[in-house]
Amino acid sequence: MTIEEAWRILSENQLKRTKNREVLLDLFLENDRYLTAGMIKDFMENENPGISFDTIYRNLSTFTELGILEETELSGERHFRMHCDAGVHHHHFICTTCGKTQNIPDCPMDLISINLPNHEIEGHKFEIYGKCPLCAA
Amino acid sequence: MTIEEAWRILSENQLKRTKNREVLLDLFLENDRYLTAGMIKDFMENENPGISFDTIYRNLSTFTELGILEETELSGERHFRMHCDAGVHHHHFICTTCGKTQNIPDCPMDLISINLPNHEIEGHKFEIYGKCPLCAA
DNA sequence: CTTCCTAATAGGAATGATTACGATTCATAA
DNA sequence: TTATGAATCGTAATCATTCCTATTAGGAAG
Repeated sequence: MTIEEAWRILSENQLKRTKNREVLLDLFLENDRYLTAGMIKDFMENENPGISFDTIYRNLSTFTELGILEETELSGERHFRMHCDAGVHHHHFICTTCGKTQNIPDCPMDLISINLPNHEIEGHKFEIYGKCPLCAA
Repeated sequence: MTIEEAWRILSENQLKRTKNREVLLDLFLENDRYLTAGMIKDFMENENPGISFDTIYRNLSTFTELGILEETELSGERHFRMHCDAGVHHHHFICTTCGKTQNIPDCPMDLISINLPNHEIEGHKFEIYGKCPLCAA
């Protein structure tokens, strides 16, 4: 996801171009990894001291609903990152130290043989956890 | 996991046979699904009014560490269930309404072709979410 | 450029899940 | 039966997240 795509999606949804959203998008563009609201607040306070968690969480939720960000839960905390490639389904290896990810193009739903009669499938989650090469060293 | 196995593991680890632990194990044995601490407290208060969350969370953590229970995170809350079959790796379909599970014997780690050079793999998560036949009806 | 309307934000309080802690009770081994 | 430390109770504290209200600021319209 590029920054232009993000702005296009935002304007298509009548959402305004604010300083906070600029900083937030830049942050995700430059940090190709999962971040928590706390980390984001620390970063954003450089640009805007006094920014509130309400602003951060509200924008994170909005962006996630619009598909600009993607979200996962790691050790009890919500983590967010830029949505890699709109429309292309994939999964992630996630570094448990720095939050960096590696794409996994395979989807287990295409590979497993089980069938679940009368079950309504709503979604699935597949993630591999560990240390990225840098954090492992 | 049978109740006898659970008690054996507990005694092997010098953990005492308390009324709370009996009620907790019975509860999980009779409820083949994921439960939250809150649900567990509601159930256990019938047997022991005034039981505290400290007791519940401490025992849930202990049991999970010992492999008696297994844990997952669903919509921001920790959920626990009896560990199905010690030693046999598998995954779950989880009903998002009632928490009931269906075993999925396949593991994506055996099926995917990706290799992650220099990555230290610590674990993985694969879950399918949806409605079980009863809740779908 | 100015005005106006509403979305967006700040600041802080409230919530809900989970954890911590001191005092007390209980399981069990001797 | 008693002693000892584990387990529990009751409650306070913590942490992430959400809610609320007054204020600010995009940006459309004039």
